[in-house]
Amino acid sequence: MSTQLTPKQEKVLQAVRDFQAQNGFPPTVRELAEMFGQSSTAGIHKILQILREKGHLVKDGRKSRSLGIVDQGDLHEDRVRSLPILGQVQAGMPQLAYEEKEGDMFIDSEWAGPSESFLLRVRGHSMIDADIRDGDILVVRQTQTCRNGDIVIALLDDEATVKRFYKEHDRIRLQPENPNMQPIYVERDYPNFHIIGIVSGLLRKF
Amino acid sequence: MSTQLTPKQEKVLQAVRDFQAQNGFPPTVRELAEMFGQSSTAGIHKILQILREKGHLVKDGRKSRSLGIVDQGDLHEDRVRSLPILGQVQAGMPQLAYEEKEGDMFIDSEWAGPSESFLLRVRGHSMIDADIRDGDILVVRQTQTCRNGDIVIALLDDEATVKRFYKEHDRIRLQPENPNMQPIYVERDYPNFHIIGIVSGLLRKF
DNA sequence: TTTAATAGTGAACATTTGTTTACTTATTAT
DNA sequence: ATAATAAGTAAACAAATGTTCACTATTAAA
Repeated sequence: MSTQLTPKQEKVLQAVRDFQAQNGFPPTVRELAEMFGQSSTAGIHKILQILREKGHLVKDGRKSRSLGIVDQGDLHEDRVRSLPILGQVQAGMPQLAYEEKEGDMFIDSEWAGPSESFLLRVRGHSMIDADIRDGDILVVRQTQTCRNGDIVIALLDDEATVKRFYKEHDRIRLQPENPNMQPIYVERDYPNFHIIGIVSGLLRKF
Repeated sequence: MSTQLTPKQEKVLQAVRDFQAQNGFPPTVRELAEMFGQSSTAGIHKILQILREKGHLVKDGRKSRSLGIVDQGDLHEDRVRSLPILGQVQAGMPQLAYEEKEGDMFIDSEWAGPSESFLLRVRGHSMIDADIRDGDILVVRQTQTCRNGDIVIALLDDEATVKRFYKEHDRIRLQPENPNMQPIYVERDYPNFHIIGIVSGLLRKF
């Protein structure tokens, strides 16, 4: 018996975790078998035994529903973050102007990223070719460093826009992804220009 | 039946809470009876029934150890839900087949909706005109009732697809939002056809 | 007093759940 | 090829657990 988990064992362990998180009590052998579409309980039973031997689960004798999960440090708090939803980006960034806050929303940390982030509701159709629509919510990671092709939130003369970023020899090109709109050019040392952050995600509600 | 709890009921409820906190899973009727030094389970059973009627506990049918504690609205738990991400929809729904699970993700309850939901990774470009791209993740609310124009997950002969739903006189039209693709027509009483759910949201990671 | 609500006992009975045995199938390493 | 491991099926059995019935005791309210 290796000390590693096979893919299947991993899935079963995860299923136990999920069930516990979802229901507040652990699953039975049969429930697990059903989740995996298996008609017999013996297979799952064997896998649970292995998971116990490997120390990932504990169990209280023959009692039903007494599977305990061993490791798993709290998880919840660390996997979720609350971000503000802004109706528009304002001058005065990067300190967020909470004036325009529409509300808050919980996001999986996987999506919020390590640095400061916020959510921004899109106005207008300038990014229609990038499949970003009016009303969509963007996940914006606040940063000054961006690479060619990134979709950025830029602040130009206190006007905020969503554009694709391209650095050219002596200027920056802000490219809308809409055939009907023209790119904006910003000279190298134009004073009133800032990159607020880059778009790392998109949320849309139907 | 008053809405208040008697001292005894209070004690039993507290015992359930303690047991859950201590063991990670809920107590059985007999265990509770033992805790209170009672030789019969019927008394505790009756009290548990009352606690359920008064809304302090919930329980899943006849299942053992399925007592859930209601109040204690930690806020966090209520505003966030964990949904599985599926790589594809399989035959055998609506019981989700865990085989195809890619992982989990926390979603704001605002987006997950009240009924059963899951996340589905999009394969292919059939909905490109609806600005849904290959690789996007859809929030799917499991339901059989959908209206014309809804974007649905449909299961046709064990093949799952994302299409726009239109009910016509004697058939259903599943319309891809891609000019290069043809609609699919399903006759009224075609046997191997199911609506899995409707798409209520979209998540995209850049 | 009578009645209703609460709490309890003992003894069944019904279901759920855990466990085991025997056999099959794939895959992988020797 | 052979053996070992992981995973699965089907069927049975044992134990744990939930539920119900009939009856008793206490207390508070009508």
